[in-house]
Amino acid sequence: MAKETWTNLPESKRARILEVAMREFGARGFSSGSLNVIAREAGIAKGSLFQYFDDKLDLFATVSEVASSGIQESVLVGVDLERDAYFVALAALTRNWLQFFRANPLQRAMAVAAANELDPDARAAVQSVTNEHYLSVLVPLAKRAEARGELQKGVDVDQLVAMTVMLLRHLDSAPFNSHTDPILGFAEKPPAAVERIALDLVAALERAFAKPKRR
Amino acid sequence: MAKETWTNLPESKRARILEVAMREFGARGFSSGSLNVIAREAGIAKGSLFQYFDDKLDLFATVSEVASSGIQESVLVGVDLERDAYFVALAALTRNWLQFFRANPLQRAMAVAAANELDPDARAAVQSVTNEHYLSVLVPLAKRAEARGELQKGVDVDQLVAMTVMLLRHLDSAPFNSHTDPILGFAEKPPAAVERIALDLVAALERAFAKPKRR
Amino acid sequence: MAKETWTNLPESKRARILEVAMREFGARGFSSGSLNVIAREAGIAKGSLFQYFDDKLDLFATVSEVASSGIQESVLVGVDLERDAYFVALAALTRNWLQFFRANPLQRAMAVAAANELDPDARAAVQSVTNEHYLSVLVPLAKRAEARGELQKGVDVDQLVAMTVMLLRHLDSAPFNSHTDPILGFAEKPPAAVERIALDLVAALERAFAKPKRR
Amino acid sequence: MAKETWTNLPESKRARILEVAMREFGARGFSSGSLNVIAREAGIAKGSLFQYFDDKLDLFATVSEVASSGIQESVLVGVDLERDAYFVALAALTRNWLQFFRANPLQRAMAVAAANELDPDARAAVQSVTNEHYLSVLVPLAKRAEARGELQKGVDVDQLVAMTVMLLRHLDSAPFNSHTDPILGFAEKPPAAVERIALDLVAALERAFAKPKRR
DNA sequence: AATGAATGAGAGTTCATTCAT
DNA sequence: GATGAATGAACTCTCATTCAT
Repeated sequence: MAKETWTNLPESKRARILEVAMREFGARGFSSGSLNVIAREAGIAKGSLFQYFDDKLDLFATVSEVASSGIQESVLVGVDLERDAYFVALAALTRNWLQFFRANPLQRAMAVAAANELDPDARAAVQSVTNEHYLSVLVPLAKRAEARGELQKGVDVDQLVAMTVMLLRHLDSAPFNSHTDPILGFAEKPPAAVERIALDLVAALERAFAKPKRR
Repeated sequence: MAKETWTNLPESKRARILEVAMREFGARGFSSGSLNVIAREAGIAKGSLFQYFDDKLDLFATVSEVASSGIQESVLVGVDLERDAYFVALAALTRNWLQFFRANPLQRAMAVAAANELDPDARAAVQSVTNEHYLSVLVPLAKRAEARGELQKGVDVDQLVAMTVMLLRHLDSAPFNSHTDPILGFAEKPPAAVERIALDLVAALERAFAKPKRR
Repeated sequence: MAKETWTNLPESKRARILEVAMREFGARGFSSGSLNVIAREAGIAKGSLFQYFDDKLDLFATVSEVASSGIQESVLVGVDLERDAYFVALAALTRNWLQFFRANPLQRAMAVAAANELDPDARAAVQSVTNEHYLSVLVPLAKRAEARGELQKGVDVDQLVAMTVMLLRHLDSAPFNSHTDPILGFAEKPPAAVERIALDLVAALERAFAKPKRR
Repeated sequence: MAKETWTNLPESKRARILEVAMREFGARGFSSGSLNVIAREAGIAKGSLFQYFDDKLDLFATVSEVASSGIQESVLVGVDLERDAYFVALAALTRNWLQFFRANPLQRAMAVAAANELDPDARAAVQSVTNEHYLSVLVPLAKRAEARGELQKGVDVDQLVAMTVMLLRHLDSAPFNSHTDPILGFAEKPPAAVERIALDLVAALERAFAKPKRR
């Protein structure tokens, strides 16, 4: 819902503001994030933010959307949603996912902050975006897997998706916040090790839900 | 690190302050939670809070610890940590867990808020507490399960614990915040249905990690 | 003192701006009235206002003048300033006055707001206009009445005019703001009742100042 | 609705704040009056105002009430409400009224500002106070006059009160704002002349409403 | 002539914390 | 030990006005 003035802004300025805002909101969340700080660090007047956005929430929503916008396509690189088996695709998604967030720490922090925000208005503005991204890929993928008979009899496809989301969410923050995961110690491990273990966890899901492969 | 004046306080006053603080921090988090509000609703002078606690953070840490202190014993009711098989114990834990949070919404909200707080100081003060509670039970349980040969060969016991924690964390918030779990819809389901599905998820973990039972 | 660019503007645009500005200033007064709002609701650029007017005050003065410009001729309909006796004319004026403001709420609100504005600059810009309108009619009318011997001996013709103005001013706002007149309750009465009472008040002035009629 | 902290304040401080606030609100009205200015000129911290009052409106209402509180008794000095005839009492009231406002310019400005404020919230907080002061004296006075047969047959006692109020309101501002009354020129006349004319106007009301005295 | 982005001062309000009583 | 008044920085947001295009 950003104003027209926002879209009219030169690309470079927009990028600068977005980066600063993403850093601020990513570090301190919506409620505690400061427009003063954002304006100062972006080198613009305090009032200018209100030329571009209706209010703080509007800025937050915009930033949040931008932050999550690139994720989906990056994550789907090398994945054939039509043909790949669920857990093959999921392994690829997981690798991409980890790599994307490693390469884009600002987006990552912002996504996590948005997901954890307590303010109801902020969350309302953001949750749909976030959830859609997760689900628009996983749900069809899982349905197709079920239709193709990849899953064990009697398992609930929703439960598979739910646990997959749980896992991916964990991979958002665990490698970057040591407190989130004190067991596997993702935050202290090199990327390669994290990836290996993440794929182990995918494999665990596979054992839980996929039909055992013939041999 | 609450001051001595705090421990000297009459039990009833302490309880009142704790309840109010839990409600405030649970609803708005550490950064946005207001000491003004807490003092007002607890019926004490604003300055008194600083007689009992060094600062806001100190109060938050204290509240957080209290909030999580009762959980452990409640959750272990009917569980024989020495004898029960891991997934038998986990099923019981899960039931208790759901029931405890249903019965103690204040503790639940506080635990979730503490876990999601972005402020680094606040988190540092709180994470150890929270994580210890999870792990002090699950880790020994899992180790014993491994020692008794309950687990599949080659699986990592840490990964089992990690996924268990993930699941339990999800059960903290999913039944109370509809946005957390848009797939299974815990927030809209009656407790019995939630419990049934939660146990399904435990069963999924079991298929992933436990040695298949003979038949 | 509107700029030339203002007078060059197409009639329709001018009318639109004036209407919007009248509504805004009428509702919130000069100081609190917002140019932002006016520009937005008139569908013109904020900067354009400053092409037409020197500053906020200039716009306010212009609007105020326009708002009061139509009043005089409307109010004089059916009145023969040369021939009618003062109180006959005043009764007609009063009826017209009430009717005009009923039919032109924007002008009415603007006139009241202008009359009550506290900002000294705003008032300086506006008072002459407003007062002229009242006086240019009443003063000659009263003088002629005196000359024709309609008034009681010893009464001051200025005092008659002053009280007449007081009365007409009251009729500006009393029928529209319930707080202005808590006694007669004009705001809650139908127009016909208001008019009847207003004419009673004119009659009271007549008893106070006019020579008693023979019978 | 001022907070308890306000009433606990030392008299001198309260007086200082009230005076400053009265001057500010009297000069610029509620909406345009600035809490910054008030705090600065009263020599207190901005935040302190909010220790004493809920919000700006609360301060305004308090100031407004204080400003009008002394008026009534001052105005009634030397008036015997039970015994004096209406217009005898009114003449005395009028003299007192003029004198009070001459001696208390702050109260006067505040009363006028409160009466003319456009902001509906501000007005709601203030109007009852203001109107009560006018009416609690005049209405019983007029009723008694009617009961005693002082008034002409057929005149409406409410109309008498309404015109009296109109007159007194005029005397609030006319002697102090030259624009309010361009005819009689109160603002430029010495107090004695103003009083004389004001009493003439009271006499006009008397001719309009009172039963002619025998001779 | 028209635009609308940019500005920075200032608005009301909340806050955690201090400290004299 | 308890109080609560005092503080001043920080908050989000609005404003009239400027000026390059």
